[in-house]
Amino acid sequence: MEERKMLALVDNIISIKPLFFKTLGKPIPMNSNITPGAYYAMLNLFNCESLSMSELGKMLMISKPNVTAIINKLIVKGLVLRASAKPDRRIIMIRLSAKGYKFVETNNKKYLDQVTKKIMFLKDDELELFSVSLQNVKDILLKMPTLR
Amino acid sequence: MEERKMLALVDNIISIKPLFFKTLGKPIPMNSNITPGAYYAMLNLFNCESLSMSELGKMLMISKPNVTAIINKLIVKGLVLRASAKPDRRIIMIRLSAKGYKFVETNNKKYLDQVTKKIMFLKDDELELFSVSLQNVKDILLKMPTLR
DNA sequence: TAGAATAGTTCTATTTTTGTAACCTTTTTT
DNA sequence: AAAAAAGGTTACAAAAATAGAACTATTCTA
Repeated sequence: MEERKMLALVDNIISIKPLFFKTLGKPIPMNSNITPGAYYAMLNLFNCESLSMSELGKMLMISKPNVTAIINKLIVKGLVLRASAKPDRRIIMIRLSAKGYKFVETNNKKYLDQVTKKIMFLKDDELELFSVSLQNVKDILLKMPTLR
Repeated sequence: MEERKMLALVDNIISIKPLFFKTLGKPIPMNSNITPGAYYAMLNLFNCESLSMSELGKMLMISKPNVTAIINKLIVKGLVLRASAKPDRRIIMIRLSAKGYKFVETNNKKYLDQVTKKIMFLKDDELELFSVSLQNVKDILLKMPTLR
């Protein structure tokens, strides 16, 4: 790919995140007493079923002590569970509790309503393009070796 | 758009941000002594030429005192300038200094290299799809009324 | 089995983010 | 001209994110 295109690509990558927030709002309301970091942890658990502390750290790109802190708070709130009992007893697997699942689902629903309102004005073909393009982006990101 | 598709769309929206970070790294290294918030402010200024404090607040979705704090630090570092002298003397326009421009450019270059390495393994048509899809997403987001 | 490596935690400390309330200045409204 | 509104700042306070170092427990390795 030519240089000019690469630059545009990187520019888009960098600007996408704040753009999402600015236009579609944050995926978790600030008043929910769940911190963004904790919510992202929950989202990962929502998609991955269960993850070890280290895996969570890698997913969220934060240090292990940080993961511990986040998970501890979520445990106190009853939103996630420590589920060890693995061949390797050092590893502690974390999974969402029923309450945690419900929380993510409910919040996603709220966010869905919020987003729906905001993108309603788009024509149906724009909406389609948005959906398809986003899926393409996601598919490609999921191929990245960093995700191993 | 049907319900199922909307759900998938929202799910993609929510998961894109952490996915970007996880796969492509953060756009600003943590050791750069520029905080993420400050860097996003600089990025906005890089694209918009000049912005008022309030506009920055809206762009970054943070409160005005927060903007003040961020901009103050950037001014001390000589990366942005206060440029008032507008019809409305209450308004303080912020713009990048030459140093600020250079900083963003240099950092973008670094990030470009980093990203380039990570997406090198993609086939050329995948890369093309990634680029086009991302541009589509951005274009649509830029149409959002929230941006006015 | 001793030593090295790995998974997590605890302790500690710092930086960052964040917003509310009160205030000043300038502009707009009435 | 007085009142209201808007742009910013200051002061204050409190969450949140973050990670290095040291430590425990477990597993792997030689």
